[in-house]
Amino acid sequence: MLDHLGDAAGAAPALLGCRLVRTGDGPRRVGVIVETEAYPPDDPACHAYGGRTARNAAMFGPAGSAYVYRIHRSTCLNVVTGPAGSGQAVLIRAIEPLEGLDVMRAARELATVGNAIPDGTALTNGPGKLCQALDVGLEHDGVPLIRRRAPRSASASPSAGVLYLMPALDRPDVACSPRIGISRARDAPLRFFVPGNPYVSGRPRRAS
DNA sequence: ATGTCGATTCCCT
DNA sequence: GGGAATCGACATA
Repeated sequence: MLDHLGDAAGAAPALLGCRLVRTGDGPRRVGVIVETEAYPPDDPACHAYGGRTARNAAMFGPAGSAYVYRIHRSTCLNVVTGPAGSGQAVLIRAIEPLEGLDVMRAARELATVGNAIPDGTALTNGPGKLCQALDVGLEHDGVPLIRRRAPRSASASPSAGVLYLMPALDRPDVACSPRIGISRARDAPLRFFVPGNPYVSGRPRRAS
């Protein structure tokens, strides 16, 4: 549920099944969250670990706001959790697309010039991929993702899409594993996913 | 001014 | 399962 954003480790599994919506510019794009990772404040792998900087400032905002950052050529979307100032968030790692598949595909193709046309689960089965599919960018850093009502059309710019979260319709099964791609705190079981869902991204390293 | 380092993705073996 | 691509943020001088 969206009212359980009190801490990253609790919010990460609770966000599974919630829907991520982009609207306001063209056809609605909707996906169900099927994979997340928690980054608690005391975690060495958390971007907020070591203090506030220009890049991670949004992570110290109120729970329910977005923290967006770039890595290499990719953009990643997080949901801020906990008391404002605590510096914690949940990374959205994968969604299963529900609406606006054609627009998502077009956005992916546009963003990956010269690469293969994204088909099947490659459309949204990774944190950078889903941001491409929904056109999530740095302009969303710090914006509120939780809204009482459907967002009004008038945000800052009429042509800019609005990004927000909707509660889960049904509670999905939840599985847990170590997180992917990090070098510190590699064993912490803070990755959550819907077991068997084809849009869940690559498995974490096997246990040695 | 310069060096390091990724919460990634894609391509290859 | 490994490595390159590639670039901005950050730390150090």
